[in-house]
Amino acid sequence: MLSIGSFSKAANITTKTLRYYDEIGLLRPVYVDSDTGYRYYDVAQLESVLLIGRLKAYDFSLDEIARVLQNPRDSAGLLTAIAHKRARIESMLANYADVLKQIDGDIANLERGKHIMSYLEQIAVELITTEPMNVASIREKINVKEYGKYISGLFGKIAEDKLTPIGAPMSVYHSAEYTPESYDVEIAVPVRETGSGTRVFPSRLCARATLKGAYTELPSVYAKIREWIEREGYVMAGAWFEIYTTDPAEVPPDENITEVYVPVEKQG
Amino acid sequence: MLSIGSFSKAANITTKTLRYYDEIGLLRPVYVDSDTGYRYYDVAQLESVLLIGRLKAYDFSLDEIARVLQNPRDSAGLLTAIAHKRARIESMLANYADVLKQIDGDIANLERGKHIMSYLEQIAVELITTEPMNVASIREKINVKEYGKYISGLFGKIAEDKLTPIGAPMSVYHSAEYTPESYDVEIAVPVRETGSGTRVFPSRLCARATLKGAYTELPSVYAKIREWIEREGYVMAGAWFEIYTTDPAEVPPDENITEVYVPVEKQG
DNA sequence: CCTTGACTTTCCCCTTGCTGGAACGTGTAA
DNA sequence: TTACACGTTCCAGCAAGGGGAAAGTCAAGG
Repeated sequence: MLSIGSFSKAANITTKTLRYYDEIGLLRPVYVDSDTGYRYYDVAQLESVLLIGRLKAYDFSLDEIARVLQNPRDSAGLLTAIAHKRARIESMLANYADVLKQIDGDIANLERGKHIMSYLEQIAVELITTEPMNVASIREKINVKEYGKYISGLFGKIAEDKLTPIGAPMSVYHSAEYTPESYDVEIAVPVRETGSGTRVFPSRLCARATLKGAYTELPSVYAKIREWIEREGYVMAGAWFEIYTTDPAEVPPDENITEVYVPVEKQG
Repeated sequence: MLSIGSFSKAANITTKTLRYYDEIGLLRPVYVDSDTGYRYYDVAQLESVLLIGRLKAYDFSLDEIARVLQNPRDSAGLLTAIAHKRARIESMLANYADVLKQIDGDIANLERGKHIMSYLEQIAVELITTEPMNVASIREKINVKEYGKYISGLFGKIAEDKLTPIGAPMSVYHSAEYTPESYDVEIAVPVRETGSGTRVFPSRLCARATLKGAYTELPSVYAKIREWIEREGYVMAGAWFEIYTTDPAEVPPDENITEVYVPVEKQG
């Protein structure tokens, strides 16, 4: 049996951490002297420490690890848990890869002597009146992550109803607020035919800005539009929408073009 | 001017967060009513919110972001800070890529019905007596991250002294504890010639285990050896060392071979 | 003008995975 | 016996906010 100090050296963990693990029930010493409170560990517990470290590297919380340690026979549960973490790590990887690209863009700008937010000046806002459009659309509360699913669903419906798409897809945001898990979104595609499942998207006075770049820059576009609306003395009036002029699956992110429309009216 | 609620909607940030940012001085409202304490923001502050979000995505702490916002003219400082974060994100990417590989190994094992720690059973520990070796070596307190630098330094010295390497490089850990920032390590290569800058590495009784796999598994090897030492009634006696039989630059991580030696003697 | 309901304020506690320190008790070697 | 290294508990705090209570404020409808 090892004192907490020797065990901590063998395991490369601080005694603080070991006491904490004891406290939360993650790793209990094999024996605790009831007089002195001294904790004693067994070398065999090093294997638990190894497992803890491994799962920590897999982004498990200590709580999740405790559940794994308490059911050592539940390989199936562990397998699904690990597969789940794997997916998370993969999406983190993808995300960080995007961030790297964005950073490189910023570094290039800074080296050219531009301000880091200088790209905001490229975003021009203009007042326009949209033409009425005939669209096929579905409207649902969706999770923003499943966006692709819904858009392909819409194209399926268009094919089924023998409609002819004549423009880029768009989405209309009916939620007044930003709630990515449950957005009230209408996904629409302009079509030639009128009839069931189609509707006319009316003419509107809008502030419009065009984004050339990745969707991560969309918040900047909305910020610019809001600034413009305030400065020009308008107020927002209705559901805003985005038109996806280019297909993000075919065009590199930094050449992707998105048009953002926010319906407005004169204040007062 | 916008109330905290409308600003929070425009910026897609909770009011909680905005109050917190105010408290820590990261983003102060343009005006605070001195009677009621109500906070009022300007649409132009949306740009600060955008910058904050951007730098947060780059893994800046709020403290670091505050410094950036307070020196808006210091593009050079921002550039170095961003370049620094870039490097960190890159190493995180590399790290997560390794973790993914390790996860895949574990998933394969679990699917074959093996326990997740079953690889531990593959690590065999044996008692051997090492041969004396003549080595060229340097000993320094090094940061474990700069390991490569020191090993190439040693090879430079070997070439300079016209010595003939006759074995795989090794490192001897003179620190009794694990302190990765400042390890007392001796890096050594067996050489044919004796003389200045070389020393004889004496014969020793050791517990040895061989690792086939990435260095991330080394803790497991040490755990196994410690268990063995305890079980067989030995105690550790001196600086342990590792021999890098294969070159990690030339061999894929999971075929990399490392031998771990821990000097021991009979207890008592 | 009044009321109602939405909005805002401050305040305090909670989260995760620990780290640091204080004050005090134990173990062991000289 | 006496150092002194090691151990104990408890309390505070980090980041970056979230949850909720109690109380004050604002704007719109009647």
